[in-house]
Amino acid sequence: MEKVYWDCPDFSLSQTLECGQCFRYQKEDNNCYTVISGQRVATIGQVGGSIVFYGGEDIPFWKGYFDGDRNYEEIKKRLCKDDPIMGQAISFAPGIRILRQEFFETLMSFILSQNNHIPRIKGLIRRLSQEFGTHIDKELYSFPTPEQLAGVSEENYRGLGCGFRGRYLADAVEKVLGGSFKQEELEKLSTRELRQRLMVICGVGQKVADCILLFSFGRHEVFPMDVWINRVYSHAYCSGAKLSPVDLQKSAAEKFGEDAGFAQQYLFYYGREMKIGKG
DNA sequence: ATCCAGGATCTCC
DNA sequence: GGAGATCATGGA
Repeated sequence: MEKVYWDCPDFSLSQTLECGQCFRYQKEDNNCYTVISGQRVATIGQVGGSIVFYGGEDIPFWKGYFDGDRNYEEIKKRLCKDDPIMGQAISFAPGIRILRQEFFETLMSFILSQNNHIPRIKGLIRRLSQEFGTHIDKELYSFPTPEQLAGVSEENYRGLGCGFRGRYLADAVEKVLGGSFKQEELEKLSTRELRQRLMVICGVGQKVADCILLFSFGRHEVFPMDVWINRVYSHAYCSGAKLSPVDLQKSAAEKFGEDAGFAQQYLFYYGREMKIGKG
């Protein structure tokens, strides 16, 4: 099999994978990652600015997954204008791109994310996939489809370590199988309508819904608010004063507009890695 | 060991 | 309708 090179500007593979938006990647030797999305696996590396696919991958799919057609230089330019803090966050990780992830997997993953650590979330998703997904290659399994999870009980999920989230996962599967969460239909909804639809699922509050909106549906005006963004935002833009969730949303929407989702991810990764506003 | 995690929900007033 | 407790689990 033959290597394929891809020169994609403003793209760091490691920053994009490790900034907290996805969970199905594994760092291999020599700066290479194994990434899974849906039924696909890719072995991907990066040499300088050049992305390397090591053979057999569905390249068009992965270019879409990595949001390859978008001009991030313009986004970053808009965000940095008159905003030195954002400038710092972006220069910390200028190669973040917002992924386009599959809906159901994103839904389940971010239900699992609540009150949980990223390493542990990754472990739970791996176990769920091994238990109920389809074998792809070696130790690699696809994330199970809703059909593969039909009939899996709350207790089954608890047995895999999902804890209180088991009830939420079971409810999500039931509702998706119920038919009111078909991706083609969901795409047509406004961001507000789609958020409300998602929040019908038990265990999906605004933050989880917003992560799905941003990381799966490409609603880049959405600004998911978690503990880190709260810390970073208040530290960076409010001289430490805590805003209420509603006020923070309003403030961020006003400040970042249509680019709020990108801004959020730059700030989130920078703030978390630098432990801004903590301790 | 003990803390805490990319929160949501339930229960009080 | 806002504040506070509760929820399971294991990585750090």
